[in-house]
Amino acid sequence: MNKSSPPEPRRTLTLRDVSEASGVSEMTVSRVLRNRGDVSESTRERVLAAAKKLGYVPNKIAGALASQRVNLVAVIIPSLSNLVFPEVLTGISQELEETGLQPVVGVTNYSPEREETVLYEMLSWRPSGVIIAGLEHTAAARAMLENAGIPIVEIMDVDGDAVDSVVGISHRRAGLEMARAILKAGYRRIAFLGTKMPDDHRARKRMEGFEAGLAEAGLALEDREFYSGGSALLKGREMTEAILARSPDLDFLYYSNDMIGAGGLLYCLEKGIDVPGRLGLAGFNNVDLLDGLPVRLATMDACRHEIGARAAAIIAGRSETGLIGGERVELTPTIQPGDTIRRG
Amino acid sequence: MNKSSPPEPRRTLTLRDVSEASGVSEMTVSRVLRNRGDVSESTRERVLAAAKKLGYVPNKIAGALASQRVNLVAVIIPSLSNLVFPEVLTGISQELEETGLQPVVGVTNYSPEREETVLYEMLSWRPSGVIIAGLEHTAAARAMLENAGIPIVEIMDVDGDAVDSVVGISHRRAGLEMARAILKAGYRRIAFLGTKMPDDHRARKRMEGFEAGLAEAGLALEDREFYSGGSALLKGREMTEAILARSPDLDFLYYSNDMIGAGGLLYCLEKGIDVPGRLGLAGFNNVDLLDGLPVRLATMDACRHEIGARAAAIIAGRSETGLIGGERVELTPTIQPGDTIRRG
DNA sequence: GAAAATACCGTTAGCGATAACATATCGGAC
DNA sequence: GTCCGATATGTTATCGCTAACGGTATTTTC
Repeated sequence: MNKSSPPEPRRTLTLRDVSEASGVSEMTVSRVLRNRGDVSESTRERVLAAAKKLGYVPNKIAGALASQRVNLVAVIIPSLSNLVFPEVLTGISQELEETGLQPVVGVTNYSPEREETVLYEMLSWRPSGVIIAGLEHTAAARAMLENAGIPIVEIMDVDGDAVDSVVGISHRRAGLEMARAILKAGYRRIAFLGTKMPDDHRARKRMEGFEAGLAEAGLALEDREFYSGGSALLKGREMTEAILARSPDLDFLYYSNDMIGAGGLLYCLEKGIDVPGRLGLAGFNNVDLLDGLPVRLATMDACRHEIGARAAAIIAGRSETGLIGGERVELTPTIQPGDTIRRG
Repeated sequence: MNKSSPPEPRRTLTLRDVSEASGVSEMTVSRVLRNRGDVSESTRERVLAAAKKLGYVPNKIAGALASQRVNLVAVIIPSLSNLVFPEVLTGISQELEETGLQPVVGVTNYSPEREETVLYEMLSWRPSGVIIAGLEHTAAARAMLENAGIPIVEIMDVDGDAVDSVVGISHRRAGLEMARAILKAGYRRIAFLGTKMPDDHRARKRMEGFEAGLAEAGLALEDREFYSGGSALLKGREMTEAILARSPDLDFLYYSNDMIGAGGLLYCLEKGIDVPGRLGLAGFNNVDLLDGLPVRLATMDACRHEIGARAAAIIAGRSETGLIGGERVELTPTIQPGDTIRRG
C-alpha cells in the first residue's frame, strides 16, 4: 500500500493543478478536457489520468467568460405542479440531450412581475437561448427579450404577437372547436368551469374561443364557476356540485383542465348522473391520469411534449448557426371524444 | 419627440457602457447595482437611470468569477413527474426566496450514471450548495460530493450514510409502522404493489420495512406485483385486477405510492368490493389528489414540503457562515388512516 | 532535398466583473 | 490652520479559463 498524499486541506483545484500534475501546459489540459484541437494520444491519457486522480472539476464560470459561450437554455414556465409543464420540460430535455445544451428552469407562479425578475436573473447568466411560456409579458420583460440578442421561443400559445419564434397551439381555436363538437352532439345548456387566475391567459383564451363557438349557434354560457388553489380534483368535485345545485338543467360542463374535469366526472359517477346522456363533460389537456378513470373524459390533446421538443430544436439550430429570426409553429390539437360526449 | 439614438446593431452591454453613459467609474456602477458600499444618492440615481435606459443586464458569469461567489444551489432529483419532487422544490424555493440564493434543478430519471453526469455538470458551475435526493450514489459521485467543499444535503431518506447533512424520513420505519397498523386492524393476507425500478431505493426500503413489520407477527407477503412506466392511476387499476384474480383471498393491498393506490381504490369501488371490510388499502405520500376521491385512501405523509424547506435552510445557513458539517434531521411521518383501513 | 504541410504544444492577452487598496473631498474639533 | 475621520469615488490586480497566434519537430510533396 503506498501512502498516497492525503488530500490537502483543499483549495479548489484549477487547470494549473492538473497541468503541474501532468507536466504539460494549462492550454493542453484545457484542450484535452474539451476534446478540442490536436493532442497526442499519450499526453491525452496522461492528462486525463491526472485530472481523474485529483478529482478535478472544470470551472465553467471561467470557461464561459473566456469563450463567451454558455451551454445553458433558460426555460421559464408558470408552474411545476401543473402536470403540463413537466411534460414540456421532458420534451425539451430529450431534444437538447445530444446538443450539449442544458435547460435551466425558472418558475413564475403565473405572476408577470415574478416572470420579469426570473427572466432578468436568467439573462444575467447569458444563456444561449430562452424558452418562455406565453406571449404576455410586462413591457420590461418584452424589452429584455428583444434586446437579449439570443434566440427566443415563446411556447404553448400562438394567439398573439411573438418576440421571435413561437411554438404552440391556438387556445382560442381549441375552445372554439370544442364548442362546435359539443353543439353538434346536441347539447344546448352549457356551462364553463375553470380557474380564477386572471394571468392564466391560455385558459382565458380557451373560454373566449368557446364562447365564440357558442355564439355561432346563437347561444351563450348558461353559467360559470371559478376556483383557485387547492387540490384540483377536489375543486372539480365541489364546483360541479355547486353549479348543478344552482343550475340543475345544465346539460354540458366544459372544464378548463382535465384535473377538475376528472373531479367532476367522479362526482357524477358517484351520484349516478347519466353521463353522457343527461349531462356531457369535457376537459382539456389529455393528461395521463384520465387513462385510469373508469370512464374516459372527453378532452383535447395540447401537444405538450412536441411543443417542448420543437422549441428546443429551434434553440439548438439557431444557436448553432447564430441566426436569429422568427419561426412560427402552430400545432393542431385533436379532440379525444372519450365517453362523456354523446356520439353523433 | 426627441429622436433618441436608435438601438445600435448591439454588442452586448458591459459595465463600461453604463459607466460611460453616467460619467462615473465602472466600480461605482458596480457598487450601485449591487447596493454595496457608499454611493451618494445623486450618482446612484444617475447610474440607475443610465442602466435602465440602456437596458443593461449584469453579467453574473464575470461577477461570479471575480467574487468567487455563486448564488446557485444545485438541486438534484430523480424525476419531475412524480408529484413528490415538485413539492419538495416548492419548499426549497420558498425557503431560499429571501436569501438571494437560487435553486437550479437537475433530473436523473433514477439513473445513477445520469446522476453522476448531472452532478458533475452542476458542480462545474461552482454552486453554493447541493441538495440531492437519496443516499445512494456512484463512488465517483460520492467522491465529488465529498470534495466539493460546499454544504451538501441529502434529502428524502435517512436510512444510510450521509456525506454531509441529511434531511428526510426513514422509509424503512414508514413501511414498518404501516405494517403494524394494518396488522392491528386485523388484516392477515397482505400483498405489496409497487414500482419495478431497482433504483427507487426509498420504495424498496419501505417494502423491506413493511416485510419486517409483517415478520414481527410471523407473517410474510402473500403476493406482490410490480410495474414500470405508464399512467400510474391506470397501472394501479390493472395491477389490482391482476393480483386479485391471482390471489382472490387477499385482504389487504399496500401500494408503494398513492397514485397506484388511487387507481386500485377506484377499481375496487367500481367493482363493488367492500372497502375496508373485505379488503383494506393503503398508499404512501398523502398527495393532494386523494382529497378529490370519493373515499379517502389510507396513506402516510412524507413531509415533502418540510424536507425541502429544512434542506434549503441548512444550505442557506451554512453558506452564510462558511461552515461545513453534518446536520441530521429525521422527520416523522404520520399515518392518515382515511377510510380504507378498518377502524380498531 | 528544399518547400510546404501537418501534428503537437506553448505564450500572450483578454473575457467582464469585483476585492482590496488608494485617493480626493469636506467638515468640524482643537 | 492643521489634522482627523467620515464619505464618496477611482486604480490596480486578479478570478480561471480559452481564442488566437506562434513556435518546433516531423512528414509529405514533387
